[in-house]
Amino acid sequence: MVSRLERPVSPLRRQSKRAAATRRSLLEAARGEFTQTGYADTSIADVVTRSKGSVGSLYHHFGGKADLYLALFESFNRAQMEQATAAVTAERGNGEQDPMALFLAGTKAYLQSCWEGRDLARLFLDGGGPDGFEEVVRRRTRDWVRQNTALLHAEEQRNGEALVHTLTTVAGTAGREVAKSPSAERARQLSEDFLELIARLAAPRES
Amino acid sequence: MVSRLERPVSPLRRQSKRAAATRRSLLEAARGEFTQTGYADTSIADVVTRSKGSVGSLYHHFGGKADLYLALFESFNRAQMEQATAAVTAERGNGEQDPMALFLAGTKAYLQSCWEGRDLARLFLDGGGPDGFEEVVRRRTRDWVRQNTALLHAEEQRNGEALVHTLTTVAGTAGREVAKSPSAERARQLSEDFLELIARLAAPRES
DNA sequence: GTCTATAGTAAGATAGAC
DNA sequence: GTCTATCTTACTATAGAC
Repeated sequence: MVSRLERPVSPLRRQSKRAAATRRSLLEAARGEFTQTGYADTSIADVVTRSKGSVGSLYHHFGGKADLYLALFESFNRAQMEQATAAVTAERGNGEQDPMALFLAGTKAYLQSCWEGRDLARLFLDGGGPDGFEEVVRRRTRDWVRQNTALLHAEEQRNGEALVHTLTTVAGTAGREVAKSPSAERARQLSEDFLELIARLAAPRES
Repeated sequence: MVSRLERPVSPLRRQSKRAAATRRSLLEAARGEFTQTGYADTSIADVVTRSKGSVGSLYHHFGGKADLYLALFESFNRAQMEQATAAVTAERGNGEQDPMALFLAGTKAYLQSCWEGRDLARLFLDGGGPDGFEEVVRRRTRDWVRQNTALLHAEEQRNGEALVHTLTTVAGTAGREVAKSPSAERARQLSEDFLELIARLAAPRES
């Protein structure tokens, strides 16, 4: 993959802009088709038609159907993680020090981003992407959970492994259900419920 | 017309037995191929070859590849549910009355069956079956969880919906991790850890 | 970089003899 | 009920002009 940063700006400016527009157009079309029809039932032709581009163009910019899907995920995922991280940072800036409160703030932001990006969140969390994609999502989410559970010293607990797996899967489920919600109000309600359950999980009995 | 009474039992009997054997052989071969190679990467030809049967035979007994997979799931799932239900019943027969204890007994049995049927459990819980199969598994598990949460009066709680979804997904994850365990000892340990987490979830704070 | 046309491939499903 | 041979279909991916 070519790094966009290394490329000098002026000479190729025009072409580069054109290419970038094509890329964006393809990604948008893919997003539309995938979220609407599902990955399996979307053909390359469908995407190309919607984007008003061409097959060759698609293969010029992406490795193929799966790669296109992955590109969509990468961008979505990055945005989500950034939102969550920002939320934690902000909370800390507010003087919050309780690790659990910080963790929950991050998770809440994550759920919010799931609601805002409903279509993609449903696509990625409902299963049915290319080959081993589910596993990719799980790994990503788990890495993020790990990062956050460090706050809670969860890994040091006797059952740390089970806890991390559990938090990961619950976050995923919560995201999915929130994304499926019929209304913003319902989404908010569900978020709250899930967050409460997560709090129960993450807090060992206070003795 | 030939009276059926005159017909000795044997002719039909034989054929019927033969057919049943074919069926079984196909299912066994499918189990082997699917668990070893995965659903997507297994072709009908692979299954037929392993079973020493024929394509036509397969289509005579099953609707196709997806149907074969589903048949495998049905049988596995039924066995699992029966084991879990039996465990609850047994526990109750022992005089146990605490709903939570009963619920946990059922879940423990479920996890045990995941360990015993490792290969299939991994197949079904890891994703990657036909079309909307993931959803089928989720629904099944959720129905079972619902049945059990009735014991806990979970549905009547304010956040019942979220709780049921959470228990469902955690049960699934626990099953998957147990099935993936490298040793029986590790499986036992994980089961315990997950059961403890589930207990935390299902028990609202005692105030 | 973009496009059209087409090659390539693979696999699921069916027909019809035995 | 079981088998072989074949069909069909649908898609991804490439070649090569512009």
